[in-house]
Amino acid sequence: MMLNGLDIAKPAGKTRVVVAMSGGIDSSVVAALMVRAGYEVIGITLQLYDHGAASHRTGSCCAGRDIQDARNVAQQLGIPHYVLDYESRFREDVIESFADSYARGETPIPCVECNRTVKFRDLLAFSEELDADCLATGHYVESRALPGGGRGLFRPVDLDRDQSYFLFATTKPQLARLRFPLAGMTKPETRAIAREIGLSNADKADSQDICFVPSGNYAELVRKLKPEADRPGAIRHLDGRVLGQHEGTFRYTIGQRRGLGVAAREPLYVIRVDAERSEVIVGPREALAVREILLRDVNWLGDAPIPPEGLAIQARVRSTRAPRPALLRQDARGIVVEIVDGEEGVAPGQACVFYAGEGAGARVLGGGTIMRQPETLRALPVPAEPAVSALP
RNA sequence: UGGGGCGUCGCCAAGAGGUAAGGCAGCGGAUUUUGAUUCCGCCAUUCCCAGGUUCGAAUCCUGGCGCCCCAG
Repeated sequence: MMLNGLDIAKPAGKTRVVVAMSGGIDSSVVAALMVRAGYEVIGITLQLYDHGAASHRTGSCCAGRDIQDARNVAQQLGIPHYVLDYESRFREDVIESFADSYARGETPIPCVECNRTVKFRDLLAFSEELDADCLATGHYVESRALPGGGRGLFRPVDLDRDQSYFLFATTKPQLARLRFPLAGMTKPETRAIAREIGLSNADKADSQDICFVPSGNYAELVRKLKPEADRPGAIRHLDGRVLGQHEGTFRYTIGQRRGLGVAAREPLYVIRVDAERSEVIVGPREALAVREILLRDVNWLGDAPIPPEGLAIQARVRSTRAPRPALLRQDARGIVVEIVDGEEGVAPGQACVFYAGEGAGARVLGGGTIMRQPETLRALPVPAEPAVSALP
């Protein structure tokens, strides 16, 4: 039996594809492409939160306006479209864990959590209940069948749009049921298709910021959800001096420079966030350098296990920078990544994603969450006990 | 109430007769599909105050005020 364009052994017309439609251009084009290729397409939009008046804001996804956009596109394409109310599970799995993470002094990535729970666990399961053969999304990432069976995850053609960083936690079983039709497209091409088809949202702006914090003021949300984390404390220099006060450690992340309100001879950056002591530790940029990163919740997507001697990989600790040479290994502490030339602004709660090779088509080998372990994160020595006694 | 020093943007700090550098902080914007980073722009008609000398002073003079240090 020949495989169709989605690597499924059925004729296109007999293949049922659920498309996760956010209301944005990318997923709309995916739906359009699926229809054009002759698949039986069902559009589903998740209602994840409700901002009421705020939902008109361009650039946010999944709120009222976006749901309407998705509905319009589905209608235009002549496909059935359903809106699922996932507000409560989104609140539980994404928003609350987001606030918890900040309250612990970490810096979460809600998009990773959203993908791994609401989208690729819940929506995927629902798609299967609909007897869909796969769930297609508008992510810029590639999934390919592997020679040895199963599917692998790879960086897409458009490296500027590469979303693999946010998808490292996707499991192999999930990958088997997921499809990413935009893997080979650039954003301009996607937009061109949207215009060509005349999609109603073709000129919509790209989404950015945290979707459920339309104001951009995430700290206010954390403060509401975790009032106990809303306590002031010292802004302390690495050398022990108290330089100022902060209004809650959750307002800071490692590597942050602006917003400290502390004047010094040189710019100061947040080196560490200590939620227990309610302290923000700052220091010079050099102190931001990190070589070893300890991970938890690692999702491994490679074929063979990590060899005992370690594995040379490319690793990235943020979505907006190219992966860098690193060594991945497992030791008594767990999974450790050693960035050959070091990295800056490595914050617990953020992700470290592994790649084999460089550039478009590089395979995603998995990744993990950066652990809260200052000992291994610090590159420069710090006084064991800050010189508090010397202070008045 | 003897001697010495100092008082320039929120902080640090150039300037020393020719019409207020810079850094930090702050604000605004660009970039960014998480948080950050980075980048760009803005930010003292005025130099503790009051007089005076000069074509012209933050820079010189006088008198205040306020700090700091050393002595007492």
